[in-house]
Amino acid sequence: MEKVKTLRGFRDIVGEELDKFKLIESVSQKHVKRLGFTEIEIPILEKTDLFVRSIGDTTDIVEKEMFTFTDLGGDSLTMRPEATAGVVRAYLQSGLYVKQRVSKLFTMGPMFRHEKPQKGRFREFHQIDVEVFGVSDPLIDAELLWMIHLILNDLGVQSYTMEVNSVGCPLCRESFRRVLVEYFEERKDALCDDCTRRLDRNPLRIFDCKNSQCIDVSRNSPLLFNCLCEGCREHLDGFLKHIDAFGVAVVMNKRLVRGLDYYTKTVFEVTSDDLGAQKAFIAGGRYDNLVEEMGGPKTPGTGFAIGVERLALLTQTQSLQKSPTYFFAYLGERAKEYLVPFLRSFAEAGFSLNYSYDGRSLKSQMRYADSLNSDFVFILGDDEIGKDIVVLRNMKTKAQYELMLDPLTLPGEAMKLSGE
RNA sequence: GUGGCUGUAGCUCAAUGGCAGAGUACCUGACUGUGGAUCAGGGUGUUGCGGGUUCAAAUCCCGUCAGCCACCCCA
Repeated sequence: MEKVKTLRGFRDIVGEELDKFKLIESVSQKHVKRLGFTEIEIPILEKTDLFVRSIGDTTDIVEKEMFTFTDLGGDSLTMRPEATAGVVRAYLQSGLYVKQRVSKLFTMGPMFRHEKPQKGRFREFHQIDVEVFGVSDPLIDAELLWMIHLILNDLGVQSYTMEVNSVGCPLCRESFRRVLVEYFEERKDALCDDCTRRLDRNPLRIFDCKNSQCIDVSRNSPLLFNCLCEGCREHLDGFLKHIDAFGVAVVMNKRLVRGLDYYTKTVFEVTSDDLGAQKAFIAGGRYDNLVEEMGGPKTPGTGFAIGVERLALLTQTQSLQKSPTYFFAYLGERAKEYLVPFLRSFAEAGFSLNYSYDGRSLKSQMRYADSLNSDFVFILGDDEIGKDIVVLRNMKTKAQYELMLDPLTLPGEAMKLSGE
């Protein structure tokens, strides 16, 4: 019989790796909540139309990477490929835009994209998503970067670069697009096949190409940075000024663009060279027209997403200070009778007590206790029972103590000894 | 989606057509009831899966699944 395995790009997350995920989530949660964000959970499954409208129908995500299927009622449904669309939907549906002038929301959970898996890239992956509605001041954009800085610091992540840019508003972007297309049309022969295609669909993305010839061509191309309208220009200046005040180091990358259609003005990307090809592990930006496009009132928005799997690759597991752990080694049936009383008493005291189920030789039980990194081992056999005592061994110092064989008082007695 | 590499013991890997092996981990003993060290012993396996070629396949061929690397794209 063939074993059932996880789907391609899907996996189980277990043990230490899961601990790391939880650490990343709790550290992020701590900082985000401190800065006044409210946690929200939104459905994993939504109507396909939600993502098509928000992400853009010509983006790769929508065109070929969504897990989309028809449900029993005939509706087209999609497993969320990102969180922003759903958060905007929830914001509008719950009427938050009426109740509060500014909404700061965050959510964490799995996202799904039908891509070819690689390191740091899965079909089911996790994001921590942060969104702000109702603030047009670039101060909030800077604040978001500062928050990222705090989270990464707290996690001990050192080697990363924050790149920032502005992609302008639809107005300056459209006029720039014409200038750019004109420039590349004249040099079309030097571009790779992908870029020739991009020229029609999304010329800004030519900046992303890794082909050396294309890099040469785009090196001298006009930049949106120089074509920003007055409003976008002001916003960018303000953003950079506030970044400076927060003391966060960023790099201006005038060629930084984003793959989702909804971004306006501020965009940013946090990258690390330790990640290989998938080097961006946090990215985001402003989307001042999305809420309106989704049928709500004109409301500015800005936010970012953390790729948890990628951040986990950069996070060292920190050795947390643990309370001592105990192990109960028993020899023979009479000693085993004490196992359950020990367990109950130690659980009551909030202590960790491990034991072996098969009660083999003392040597193998000791070995097992050692492999579990137990700090103390109780040893109980007929000899001790006869004397109404139990032996407690300190595994680090090898000191042994004889304690009264009374499960109720033992946690307290053991704690006194472990304090020494 | 495109191109390339890989898949053998829990883990890291060897075996290029001829008895599936090593290191490590694990178990047992030396040590009657005391962990990490040492010594001795133990292989725990559907060679990813399915077919084909062959007297004989981990090895060659086809297919398939999965992983890795790069591209595309993205967190």
